[in-house]
Amino acid sequence: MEIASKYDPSKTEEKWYSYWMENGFFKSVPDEREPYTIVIPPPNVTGVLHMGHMLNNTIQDILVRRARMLGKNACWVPGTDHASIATEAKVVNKLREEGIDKHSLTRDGFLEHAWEWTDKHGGIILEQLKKLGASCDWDRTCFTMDEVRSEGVIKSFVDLYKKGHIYRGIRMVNWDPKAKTAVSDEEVIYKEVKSKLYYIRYQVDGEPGQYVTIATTRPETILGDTAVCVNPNDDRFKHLAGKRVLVPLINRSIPVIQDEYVDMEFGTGCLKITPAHDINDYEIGMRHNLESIDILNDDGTLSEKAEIFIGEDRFEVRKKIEKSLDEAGNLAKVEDYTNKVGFSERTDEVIEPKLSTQWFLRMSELAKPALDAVMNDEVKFHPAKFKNLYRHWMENVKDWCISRQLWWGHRIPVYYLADGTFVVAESDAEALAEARKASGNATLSMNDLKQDEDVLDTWASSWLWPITVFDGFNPDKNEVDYYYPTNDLVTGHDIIFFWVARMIMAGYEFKGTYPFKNVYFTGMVRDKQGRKMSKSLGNSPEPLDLIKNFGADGVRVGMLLCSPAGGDLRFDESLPEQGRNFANKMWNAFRLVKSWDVDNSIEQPESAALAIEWFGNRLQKEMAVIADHFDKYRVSDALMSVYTLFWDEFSSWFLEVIKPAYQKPVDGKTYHAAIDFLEDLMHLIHPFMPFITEEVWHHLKERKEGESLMVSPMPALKSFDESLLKQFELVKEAIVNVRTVRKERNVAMRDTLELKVLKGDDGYVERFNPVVQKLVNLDGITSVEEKVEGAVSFFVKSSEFFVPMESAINIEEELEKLEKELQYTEGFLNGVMKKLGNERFVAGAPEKVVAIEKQKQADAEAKIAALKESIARLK
RNA sequence: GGGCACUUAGCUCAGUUGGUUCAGAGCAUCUGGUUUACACCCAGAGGGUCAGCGGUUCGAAUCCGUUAGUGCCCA
Repeated sequence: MEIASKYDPSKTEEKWYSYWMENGFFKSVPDEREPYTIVIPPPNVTGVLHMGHMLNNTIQDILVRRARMLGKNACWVPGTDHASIATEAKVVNKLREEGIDKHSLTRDGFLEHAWEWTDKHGGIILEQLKKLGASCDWDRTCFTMDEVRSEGVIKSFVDLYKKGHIYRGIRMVNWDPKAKTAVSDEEVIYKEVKSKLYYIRYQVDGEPGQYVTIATTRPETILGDTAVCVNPNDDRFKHLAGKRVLVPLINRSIPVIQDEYVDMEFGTGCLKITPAHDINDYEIGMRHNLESIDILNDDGTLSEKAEIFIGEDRFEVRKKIEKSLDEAGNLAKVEDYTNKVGFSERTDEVIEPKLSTQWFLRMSELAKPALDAVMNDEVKFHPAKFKNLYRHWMENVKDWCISRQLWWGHRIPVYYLADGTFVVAESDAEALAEARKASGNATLSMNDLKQDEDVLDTWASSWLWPITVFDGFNPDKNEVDYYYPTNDLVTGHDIIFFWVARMIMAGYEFKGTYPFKNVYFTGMVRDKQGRKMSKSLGNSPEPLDLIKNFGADGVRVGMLLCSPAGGDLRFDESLPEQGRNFANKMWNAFRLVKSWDVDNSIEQPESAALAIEWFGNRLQKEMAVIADHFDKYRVSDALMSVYTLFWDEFSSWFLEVIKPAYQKPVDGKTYHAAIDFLEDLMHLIHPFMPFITEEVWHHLKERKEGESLMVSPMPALKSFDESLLKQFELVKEAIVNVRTVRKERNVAMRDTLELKVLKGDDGYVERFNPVVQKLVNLDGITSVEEKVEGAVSFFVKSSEFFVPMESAINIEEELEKLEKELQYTEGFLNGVMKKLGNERFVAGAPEKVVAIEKQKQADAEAKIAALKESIARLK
């Protein structure tokens, strides 16, 4: 068989993915097996794959593939999210480029364009996930705006409304004038910007020549002022109590009020109050019964209420009003100033605090069970440090503004009657019936009802995702009862509030239990310098290029190598490169074994039998370690385990022992053992590197059509002999020492050596002599009763090994080596004795720990004696 | 300003709940190496006051206090 010396992923990945698909291995239908379920964090339908997705989906695929191989009915549900604001913004831009203004279209007309866009761009990202090897049940692909998911959203809205959790209210919202919608607090990003602080003089009403000066960063908002406020404790302004002042330029008379909110130290100590455009002013306004004058239109231009500059953009007005104020003599001074300004996460537009009528979801009751669930680990967070953050947010949770002034999304199922009253219903027909009942007017028709124009926040569909992907709002509960609650959720910690917390709330509210048992938070993928990867910085590698260069397996390994749970990870191309190298290592180990001629008639060398015995145990031990890592969601540790198991233990130790001499055949027993071990290893590595393991697995033995590693069971955990493993470590130590002797003495590997051992209490395992002999090319190993002259020596524990040398031994060097070791061992013994001499240690420490110390003492004493003797002899 | 994390080798990080193998891994560096599986490799080596200080304990990277720096969240 011709097998290339370098593994080429491009030749296998496509092939196996198609094979898996054709055989339906990703599919899941409810059966009698235990389910294992993951729902994908749905990526934005029109988005493209980025490094965060790569990490996230690699981890999910590892968990799903492992569960599948452990015999569970594994179901990974893929899908996409309609992303209201982002998608609508993209469609609006596209239309604009075509010369079409969104507002010239009807709602239905616009939605047609939006669906067209979605159909065209939607799902690209899912196709990209296939390249990564994602084993999703693609037949289950969901979209947050498809029929089933939409139904769930509407039903949940009506349900929550009927339970009294949803209300309509006037609130100060974060207004995005570009998207013309309200965004949540979490979607506002505060950035430090250089701006100016304007000092503006207001004339005291009826007292020409008398002024008060306020400081503001937003001079255009003075047109909406309804008061000036001072601290009641501020002596400087006591004389203003009860007076009124005139808003510059428009000369509106407003009161001077007193409130302790005002910081006497800041600015002039005198604050303008604009309740419609500042959240703090709004609260003061509420306390003092002030009027709110909203001077802004939805698009950020000034409204008629502003009286001047009507229809001009807020930032234009800022420039113009500075000039006007100056000319009118109201501008005292302007200072440079740095402050934090909120920007929309979606459109990067400066957010305007704005009074607006919105739909809200009351959170306090929903939050209670969701908070408890996480605090008592009914839902487990990995890493647990996110519990604190979660608790803090949940204990201070604010009502959720669920309406968005957009068209792309789930239209709010609220229907208004002519008199302004409204009904809430799942469909037009039900709404009409409700309306007739409520109004007592049986002649009402749909024409008399007007459905709310707004849509729901995208998260109002995402939070139902673990339920709606299984059609959980419908009477047929077959699917949802089987798969829900799901097992694991893998997501970025940046959406712990947007999504994770809300899914948990929805789970308890609509299903009476948690939506997932475990949440694995991934970190953010950053570049080498620790910067967030972003399009504008151009510091993100193209994921598909990485796959092309290093193979999907290599990239998967690379993602995991730098990704402890929850910690940010610094990505660098050396990581997938390391993954690729590992794939190549596997390939060559397999190639080596496969290249041997097998001769069933020759006897198995003892060294090989011993190596097989050892590695069998070694494998079992590591399998237990790996299982433990997975139990604790230490996925990158699990990878490191298989990595060293394969590379160091299997390739560097096991294969080197059993390797037949050049151009000699291998015996059948050893060959089959090696093949079986390789097969076990392929199972263990498969979840991490599905493609190469499948390829190798098919080469190992004759496989039938339709067989696959991905659906064959993981090897079962068996007990192992720990003492044997310890013994082998001592054997390795002896081997390493002989290798060092060879190197230091420049003895080539082809020249055989002799090894003599003066056996101590520990350190020499005679049984494994054939292994030592094989690996360091010895004539033989013999036990001796006394020290050997003319030899280089070393210790393993208290056993002393001698390598006789034909050339003269450098006494000075040997002495130096021995003295050094003696010094170290004496220091070591000293420490041990200190402990043992301490009565409180002997009395207080567990018996086991004391016994260990005593053993250390005995070992060290024996070794010191031997060392001293050797030194004396050399001298 | 309030809260929460974090600080371990040149770099990225483990360190599983105070006790053999506790000071580790991978990468990087350095020294050797054409022993036919792999140079995408092999055999070795160096490198750390576990941020500083103080405490608890027989025993601390691990627990407590404090200082400094970094990051995140909230205002």
